[in-house]
Order: sequence, then C-alpha cells, then structure tokens
Amino acid sequence: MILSLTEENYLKSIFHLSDNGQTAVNTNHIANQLNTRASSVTDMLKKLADKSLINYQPYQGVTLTAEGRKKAISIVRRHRLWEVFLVDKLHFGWDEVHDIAEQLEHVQSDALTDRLADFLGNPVADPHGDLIPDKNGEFEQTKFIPVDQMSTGHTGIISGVSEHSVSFLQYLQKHDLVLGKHIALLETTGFDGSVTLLINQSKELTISKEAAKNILVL
Amino acid sequence: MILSLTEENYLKSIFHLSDNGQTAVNTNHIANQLNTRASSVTDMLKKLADKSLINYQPYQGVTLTAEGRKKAISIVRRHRLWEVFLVDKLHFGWDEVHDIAEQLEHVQSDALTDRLADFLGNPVADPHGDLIPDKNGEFEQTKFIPVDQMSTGHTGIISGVSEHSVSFLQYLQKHDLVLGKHIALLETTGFDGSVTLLINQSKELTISKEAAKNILVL
DNA sequence: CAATAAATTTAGACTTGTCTAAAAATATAC
DNA sequence: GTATATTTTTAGACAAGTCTAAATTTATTG
Ligand SMILES: [Mn+2]
Ligand SMILES: [Mn+2]
Ligand SMILES: [Mn+2]
Ligand SMILES: [Mn+2]
Repeated sequence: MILSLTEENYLKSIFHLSDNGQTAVNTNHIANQLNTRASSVTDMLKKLADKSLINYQPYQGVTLTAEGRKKAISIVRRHRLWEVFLVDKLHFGWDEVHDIAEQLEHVQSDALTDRLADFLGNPVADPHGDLIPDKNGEFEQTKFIPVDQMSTGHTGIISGVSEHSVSFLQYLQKHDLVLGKHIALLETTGFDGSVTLLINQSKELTISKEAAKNILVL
Repeated sequence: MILSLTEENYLKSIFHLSDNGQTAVNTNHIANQLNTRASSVTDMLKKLADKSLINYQPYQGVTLTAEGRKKAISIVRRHRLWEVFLVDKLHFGWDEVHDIAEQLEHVQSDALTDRLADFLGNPVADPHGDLIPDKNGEFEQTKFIPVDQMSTGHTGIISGVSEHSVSFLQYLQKHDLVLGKHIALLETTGFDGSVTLLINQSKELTISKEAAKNILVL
C-alpha cells in the first residue's frame, strides 16, 4: 500500500513518541509534534486505523500495528541513511541535515534505499548516533548511557545525542563534543548537577546537567 | 516563493512542451503530458498566472515568464543531477532512473543541489545525454544530430536520445547503442529509411528510421 | 461523588487539486 | 460565410488535509 507524505509523517511521529512503538500515544502529543491541531490528528487517526496501520480506540490514544510499525521504521531508515549521505558524501554539518532529510525520507523506492545503504557502507548509525534499522527493520542492540548518569572517574566514547536541535548540535560542535570523542567524567556538582569532563585526555570542560543528559556515551 | 510539487510539475511540463520556453503551449498538450484533464489544467494555469510564472491569455496557450522559466530550469537541473547520481554512484541502469528522479527533483534545497553537483563533478549531461543547466540556468551549447540525418560515410559519437521510454532505452542497451559509442553510417535504405551502422568500428547493425531519429550524435 | 479541568472528538468550513458535464470560443470545412 | 468540429473554459462536485468553535468524554480534586 502506498502512503501519502502526510500519512508517513503521522506514522513516524507516532513511532518516535511511543518510544519505538511500545506505549500508547496521545492525540495532543502528535498534534504538538507535527505542529497541527488535535482535531486534525483525530481525523487522520481514523484514516490510519481504517488502513490497519494503527490501533485506535477513541479517547484511548494509539499504538502502531505490526504493519504500521514496519512502515514507520522504513521511513526512519530512509531519513537516517540520507543524513549519512549528506554528511559523509556532501560534507554538510550535522546541524544542517535534518530538514533536508525530512524531504528525502519521503522518496519511495526500495531499490533506491537499498542501493543507497550499500553505497554508504551499510552504516548502523546516523550522524547524530541514532541507530539505522536494517532492511528487515532490525536495530542493532546497544545501550547508550547519558553523560549525567556516568559515575565519577568513568570514561566513554560519545556515540549519540538525544536532543537534535540545531542550537544544541552547534553548541556541541563548538566545544568539540562530537561523535567519537573520548570523555572522562571528572566531577559532578551536587548543587546543580553540572559535570566536568576531560575531552580526549586533554581538554577540561564543564557543562550543565541539561546538556549532560542529552549526550550519550558507550 | 515556494512552489507545491504540483506547481513544479506543471512548470516543468510547460518548459519541455515549449521546447525550452520558446513557443506557446496548449492546454490539451499539458493535460496529456501530466495525465490530467484540460479543465484541471485551466485551473492551474490561472494560479500560475496569478503568481507571474506564466503568461496566460484564455484560449491562446501559455508561455513561461522569466521567473517561471528560471523555476522550471532549476527543476530540470535537479532531475538530471539525480539521474547522474543514480547511474554513476548507485549503479542503476539508464532505463531505471527516471521515475525515481521524478520524486527526487522535488526536494527543495539549493545547498543540496549545488553540493550534489560538486559531488558528481558538475556534469554537463545526464545519463541520456540531456544537458544539465548550471547553477545560473545556462545550458552548454551543443548541436546534436539525429542519426537519421547523418550522411552516408560520416561518423559520430552517440551523445543522447530524444525518446526516453524504458523500452527504447532497453533496446539501445541490448544492441550496445549507449552513450559514448562510435558509430559510422554505412547505408541508408531509401525504401523505409532504415539505416545500417558500424558500431565501434566492429559490429554492423541495421535499425529503423524511427530508432535512428531518436539517437543523437556529436 | 459532584464539580471543575483537561483532553479528545464532532460539526462545519476552507484550500488545493482533481473530475464530469455543459457552455463558450476558436478552427475547419464545405 | 455559415455549419460543424475541436479546443478551451466554466460550473458544480469531490477527496485530502487542515482549521475554529462547540460538544463530549475522561481525569482531577475537594
Ligand atoms: Mn534527523
Ligand atoms: Mn539524525
Ligand atoms: Mn528523466
Ligand atoms: Mn534524463
């Protein structure tokens, strides 16, 4: 079944808001994420339910069906593959690629997606450390730890971010907190939760708890 | 001004049907090309005229304005660059790329287009020999000759096709009549206009006048 | 558990792009 | 040059997706 661009965006939104399809998602959350109104969401939920892509009981929120989840994952796969392309091949910055990938993700061609993945070397993560599902929709199993949950003295490799705003990405870039960097947690301030890091065994930097929470290490 | 996917397709259609924007285009021609109805076309022509993208006088056909032509050319540029990407980088066949490029051409980002062009080495022609306008909308000046207009004994390099159907492209592929091949015209049959070619100084092949008309040499 | 608050759905309208059928304009033919 | 055929436009309707405002359901709270 072929989906409209709008239907694809709703499915992707539900997928992300439900933490990969586990929990039920509210109408208002979807409206908020898609910058639309609750009434518009209700209308679309009915359509998606008619197509058996979501489980929808009025007033009870929605979950994805197996079919809906499959569709959502394939959109996520396309989005992240294109982000890799934009950064690795076209040399865009990691803060510049999301909006373009939002458009590219809607190009519907399995042959294109698969060849693109091959061309990029079948990457398992995008430029922000987000995992790229494989052709069968499977994510590699990993356990990222947010920096604010690291213990003093422990070390890790920056492997992802859980906040994707342009301003946050530019902030990280400026302080050299990019994917692949080695960090050691020197100290956590009890007062405000800010943490002091040693980056690549050389540079010290103190960041807020808020920032630490959104940097993921392995 | 940002255009909808549909508006982009109408502009592109008018551009192609008017031989790059020179002559006036009829309502019915557009309807035919876009697989829609004349009445739908009339509606859209009014909208495009309101936006100063076309010159439209009821019953008199349309031409592109300078602005409309600029938009159309930028869509053509994106289409052909993506076709190069699909063939050169993702190894699709020249008969497989058009439909995917029809989708990719609508991704709107000048930065993307320019970086893609750089990545591909700023090609001047797509996999079918169609010229790719540069960033400023200029086409390289060339004078293709259709094979049916070559004189006996003359030679040329296959540089383009003027018919893009999948079946014709596959026919050419099968007989090794692809871009870059050297051909010599051995003989033209007066009877039906079919021509006998020598391909790459080695293989002889007779093709119909219809086929010859759609193969372009330099 | 009754009263209020919050979330969700319904009702009705609007935009974009499309269609069929009918009317109007233009082109062609005798 | 009038009749006929073709092309184009108008009129009215429809589907997708959205919105505001009102009604309804669920949640909270004293
Ligand atoms: Mn993204
Ligand atoms: Mn990403
Ligand atoms: Mn093409
Ligand atoms: Mn082409």
